[in-house]
Amino acid sequence: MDTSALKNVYENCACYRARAAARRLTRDYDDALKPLGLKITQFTVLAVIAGFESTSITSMANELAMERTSLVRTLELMERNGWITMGPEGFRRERKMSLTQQGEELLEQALPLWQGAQNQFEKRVDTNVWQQAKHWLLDVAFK
Amino acid sequence: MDTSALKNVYENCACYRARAAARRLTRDYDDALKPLGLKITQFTVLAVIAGFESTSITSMANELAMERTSLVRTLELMERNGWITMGPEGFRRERKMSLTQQGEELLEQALPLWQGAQNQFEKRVDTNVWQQAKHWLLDVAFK
DNA sequence: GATTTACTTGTGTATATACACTTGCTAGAG
DNA sequence: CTCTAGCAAGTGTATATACACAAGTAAATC
Repeated sequence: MDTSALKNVYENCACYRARAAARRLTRDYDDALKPLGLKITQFTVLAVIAGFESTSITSMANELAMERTSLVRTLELMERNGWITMGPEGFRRERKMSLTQQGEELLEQALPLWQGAQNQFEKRVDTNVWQQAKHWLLDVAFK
Repeated sequence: MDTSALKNVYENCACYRARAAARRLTRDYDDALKPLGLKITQFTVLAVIAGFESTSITSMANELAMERTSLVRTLELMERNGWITMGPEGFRRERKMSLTQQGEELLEQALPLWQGAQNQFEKRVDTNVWQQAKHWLLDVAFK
């Protein structure tokens, strides 16, 4: 087996590196939100529903760079928890999502916890590099 | 609800951005490896077992910035598929992993497919920024 | 008006991730 | 020798992700 090729994988694989970083950050942010029984994935969806007019699951999935069916499972879970309501099927089966009262309160409580995790992160990395990396990650996800 | 705070989440959350990028890359790399019935996660583990002397699951998990128990599940799967063997418990229950003949052949076949996905990726992003981001992602994952 | 096309959502299945908890092994303290 | 501390691995459970497939709805085309 060509060990230099293996080293190349370990040192350069963009997917592995991005996954490793995402795993680490997910643990950190999940930990910060734990007092609320909320995970960062769910928090993100909550924030997007609150901040953007959702027209359909598909458009929200595109907004979040998520696979549509993955988002469906998360929405199911959030509806079960009483945080969101999913409207009836409309034009071409489209469904609109909105927060419940409970969901709004949860989001209010979660925002400072998220900010805490974000501050921790920003303290940990170089500011200039992060500003660059931020745009780069967006390109990688969407372009 | 304060919409500027929500916009802040959407535009700046490091965790969300890293996850979105990782999801996208995972889809790309998984797609490239699909002819072999291999996923990028498994490929990475395969390459690490082949390229580094593994002393234990725990040390390999650290090497990969994975949660130990997550790695356990992947190793189980790979053993079931006949790609690796897990040695008996040794010093303090440590187990050493190694590739089977089938695992080595699979890895050989997978390397060019991985390289294809990696080339596609490198064509898609700015080279200089990627060189910087590469180190940054490593820091984020391990530091 | 039937067919096609394009868009939307839902389901079955499999893998990935990780916390909480349990169990096993080794060495050192008493 | 017993107890304890520390390291290693395994299990139960829940969520996250995504492909393959099925099925509903609306508009365009024939």
